[in-house]
Amino acid sequence: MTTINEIAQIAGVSRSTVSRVINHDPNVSNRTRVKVQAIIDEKGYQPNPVARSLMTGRSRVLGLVIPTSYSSLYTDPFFSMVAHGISSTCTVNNYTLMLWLLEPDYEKRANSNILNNRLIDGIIIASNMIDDPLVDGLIQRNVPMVQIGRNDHPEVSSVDADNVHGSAMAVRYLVRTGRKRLATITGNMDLYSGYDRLIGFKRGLEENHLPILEEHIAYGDYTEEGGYVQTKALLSRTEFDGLFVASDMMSFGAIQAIQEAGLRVPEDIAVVSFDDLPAAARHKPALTAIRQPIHQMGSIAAQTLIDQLESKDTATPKRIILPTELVIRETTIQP
Amino acid sequence: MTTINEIAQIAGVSRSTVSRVINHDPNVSNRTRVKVQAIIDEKGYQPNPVARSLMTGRSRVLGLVIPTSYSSLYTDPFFSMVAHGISSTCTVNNYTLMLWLLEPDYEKRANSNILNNRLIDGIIIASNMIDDPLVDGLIQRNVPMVQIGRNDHPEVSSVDADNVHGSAMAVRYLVRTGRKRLATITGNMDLYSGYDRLIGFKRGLEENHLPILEEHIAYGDYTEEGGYVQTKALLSRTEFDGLFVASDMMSFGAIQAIQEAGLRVPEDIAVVSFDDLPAAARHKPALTAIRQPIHQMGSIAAQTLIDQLESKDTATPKRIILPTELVIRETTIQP
DNA sequence: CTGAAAGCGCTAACAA
DNA sequence: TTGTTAGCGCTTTCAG
Repeated sequence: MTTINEIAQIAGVSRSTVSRVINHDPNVSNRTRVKVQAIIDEKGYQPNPVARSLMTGRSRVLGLVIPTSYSSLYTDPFFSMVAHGISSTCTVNNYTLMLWLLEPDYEKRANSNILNNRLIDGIIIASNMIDDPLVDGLIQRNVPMVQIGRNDHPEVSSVDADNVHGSAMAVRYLVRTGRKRLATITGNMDLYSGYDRLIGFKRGLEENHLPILEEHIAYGDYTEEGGYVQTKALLSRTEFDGLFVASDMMSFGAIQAIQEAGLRVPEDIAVVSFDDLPAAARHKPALTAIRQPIHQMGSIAAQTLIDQLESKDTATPKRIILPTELVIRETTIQP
Repeated sequence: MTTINEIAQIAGVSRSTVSRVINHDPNVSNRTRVKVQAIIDEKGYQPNPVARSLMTGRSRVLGLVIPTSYSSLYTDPFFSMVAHGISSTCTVNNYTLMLWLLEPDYEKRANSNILNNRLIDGIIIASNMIDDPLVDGLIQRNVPMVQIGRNDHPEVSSVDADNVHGSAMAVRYLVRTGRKRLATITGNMDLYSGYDRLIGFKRGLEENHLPILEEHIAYGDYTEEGGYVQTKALLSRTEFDGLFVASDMMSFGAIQAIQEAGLRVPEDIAVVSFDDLPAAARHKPALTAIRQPIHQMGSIAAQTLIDQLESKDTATPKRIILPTELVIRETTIQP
């Protein structure tokens, strides 16, 4: 493998000069720059990032931590979409991405791997778990960090969808279409998103002077199965004509439960869910949903972190909240 | 950040000795080992992987390349499952994972990023594209590599599902249940998996002395949409009572097309598809499918690469073919 | 069993 | 504008 030394030797200049050319230092005469660059190109020389990193203390590597415990990676494309947004931004900015998929089985091991990894310049945490111990560890070690989803640490930047307003918007829509008895299937209560979407649901009810009834709240877990089970439970204990579901995946299960009970969506029970995944449009009936810009959340998180690392930006943490959008689809009845 | 020097100083030994303790060199007396280790533990010292890597030439980082062009990451969980399997194996073996999600837009950029990345010890390519230029580049640079899916390079190890036999098995099952006019929706023809599954389909027909009719072959692209469109095309140009679909995702679209044509699955047309994703069981009707061990393919690929890097293994490339399995599910008719 | 010395490939003062 | 020097934090001969 070619090194900077060989290039220097061939060019008849010192290592430093070659280094300057590589790093676009203006203090190089045009003559030597051209000469050196020609040899670099000819040899296809690429500086060794490891050596460079050892010297500069920076690696142009970003970490990404994704939990597999809550929302399973396989069934819910949320994390794939986030990862994709992050990956694009990394590529464009000449960063690479280091990925950790946390599994409950190996959690301690993975956490210590992450914490002691000195390769990365910064890290994106895609879990919005409340009281995540990993986050505390990273704060303590002063690792530059951006979290996808709200968090309680004032020193950590975050990118989040507007869960509260989005959920309230769902309620408003249901009320507008004439529904008065609204129920909800929540997400996990130890995730900020789950918590905030419930808050938004309640706020929507208040806005419309509707009662908040505990029996109208079923606590789900962001899985299709959970949506199914909790909707069955709701149907058996109460009556309602509008349902707000905290995620599309749960909504698929919820609609199935409603239909199995011999009720029609949306005639008997109108359903609005959070996410608006690509699959929401293809679903029968097509979902009416609160769209959150998942892909964008990824790319903005990455860009925020990169800006922070390159301090194009003040060091004050940012809390970015992206707007959500109500997507109404013509819902046809299943044949 | 603590360095090896500080530990050495505190322990009153040389850097070399501390290094030996860290690396479990037997040539250290028990007395010093214990003394040094105590200080390491107390200080929570972790060797800097960058410096170590510069010296040893190894980083304990594996690369993973996933194409987003063909099978979209969002809709088909195939790649999530593979990534998960790889990630687990990395964690267990104290490796970390560097991820590239290739996008057509940034392909040249990403490819050169990957090729010139000297951080990784080896790489796993999860695209089984025929004639992938990235693979050629990596071979040329002698980067240790394992490919998920078959390839044509004798020097590259691969882990693949038994696409040919699996597909033939699907045909055999359809014939066994009394179907005689079999059609297929293929995957992409520039992917080995798409190609091999078509071969298997044809072989199955031959085995059963059934004719191979060109009008019974519809060329799909591994997307749900493609499955839908191609099945419509099949239905409009020919008659068949059994359908082999090269992936579950396409199968979802295919079944929809069949039902929209007023036909029943499986009474009028029996469907068998390849993959057996988690969603296949939940689908209505539940899919009968050829299961390939996707998660395992990931972990085996990673383990193969790691073994090769640590040369627990001869350097001869391996071609691992994992068996597939027919999963028959009771198919209920849609209400 | 241990330490001294060299060096991995690069960048960054400091001189010249 | 350029070269010299030092050193990032570690491993690895080679003596002792």
